[in-house]
Amino acid sequence: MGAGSGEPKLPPTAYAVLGMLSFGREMSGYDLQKATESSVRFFWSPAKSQIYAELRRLQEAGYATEREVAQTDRPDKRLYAVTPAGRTAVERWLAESPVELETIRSTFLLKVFFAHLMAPGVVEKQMAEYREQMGSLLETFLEIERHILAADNPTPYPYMTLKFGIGYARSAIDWCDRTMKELPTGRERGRKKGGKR
Amino acid sequence: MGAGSGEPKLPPTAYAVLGMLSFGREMSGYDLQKATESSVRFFWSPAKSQIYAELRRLQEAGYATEREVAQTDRPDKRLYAVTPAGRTAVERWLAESPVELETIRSTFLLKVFFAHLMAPGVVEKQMAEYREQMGSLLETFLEIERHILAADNPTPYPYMTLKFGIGYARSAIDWCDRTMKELPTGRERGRKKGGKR
DNA sequence: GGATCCATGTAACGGGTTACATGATTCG
DNA sequence: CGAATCATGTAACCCGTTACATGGATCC
Repeated sequence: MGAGSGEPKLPPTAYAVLGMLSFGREMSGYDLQKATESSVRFFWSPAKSQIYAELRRLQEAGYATEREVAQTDRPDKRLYAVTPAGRTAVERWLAESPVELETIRSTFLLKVFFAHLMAPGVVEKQMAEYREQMGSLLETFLEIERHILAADNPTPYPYMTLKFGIGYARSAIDWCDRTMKELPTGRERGRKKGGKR
Repeated sequence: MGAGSGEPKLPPTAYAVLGMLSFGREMSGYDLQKATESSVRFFWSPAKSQIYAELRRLQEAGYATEREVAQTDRPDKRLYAVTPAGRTAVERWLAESPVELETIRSTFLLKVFFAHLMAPGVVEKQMAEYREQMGSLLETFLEIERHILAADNPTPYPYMTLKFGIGYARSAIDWCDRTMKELPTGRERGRKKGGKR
């Protein structure tokens, strides 16, 4: 039954899945994929294949039950639910895993860092694109916020993470706007500083 | 000589290393480790073993030259330098790789999302810890900024990424402060809303 | 009736992590 | 004179990604 070797050490994604199951609904891999995409995706975003892998492991560890459901007009599916042991495991992880600042992993910032190797105008263009993407991310967040505020059950903790996202997007957009002003435009490139024609 | 099969597709870390070499200095794996730790670490942070692996690959691809240097009082080392082909490769990557918003990958936010499963007081404690860590990160950033502003050669693009980091840290700290006010403290837990003692 | 989307998964690869290994130098 | 740190790297593992596979329902 998978027990017997102490608590297995699991990757964060396993706890993300377990946490999702801990809201009480029985869910399939597909459900979990959708659920993460529409909620924690901004700060945690496993591939679906990873979700399936974690589900299998959680079941083997005794942290989740698996139940096969036959369907006629669709592929059969497996529904998972958290067990008491699984519940304990998430709680332990939540309580005991250390708080630490992880790296942002932004290839965009990496590119800005090396932007002296770019042809004139390219950083500007890419930053504009980045700004736009951040803009629609912010829109999405604000839309979700409206739904949350309109709903009866506020789910405060998820809402907190949303507000983090809103703050993040706003600060990134501010940064873009301020930075783009500083960037030398094509015309001014190569002029000596202070030489106002 | 590693050429001949078109441009190989390389992971971002390869370009991070190549970009570092493109500042012109000959560097060892150790040097690169130190250099990334003290600059791009906030948004890109390869393990040193990964750096060594990428260096080998860059050399095989003809993007970097390798030169073994014997040392008496220390282990021998290999110094790498970017080749013209390597220079072209970074430039292509910088120009052509798409701009996209990657996920933040924050286990801390993941934990906040599931905080309803935590015992009373635990989120508060962890958020305080997070805030503190963000605080010292901001300190570090501001310290670096002072150095940059005092220096003669401003390296504008790296400075821009630093300012992104400063904005990020500030917004995260703001979020902590605002959120911690909203969090029910131990005493108030379980009270009906609106009951002002 | 062809294309796209919904819904379910599996398989293989590799980037990146953790752990290991070594020896000089400096510090208490 | 033992411990910690500097400085160099190697080896193995596994998480997570990309690509593949299947078939009904729905849209144009």
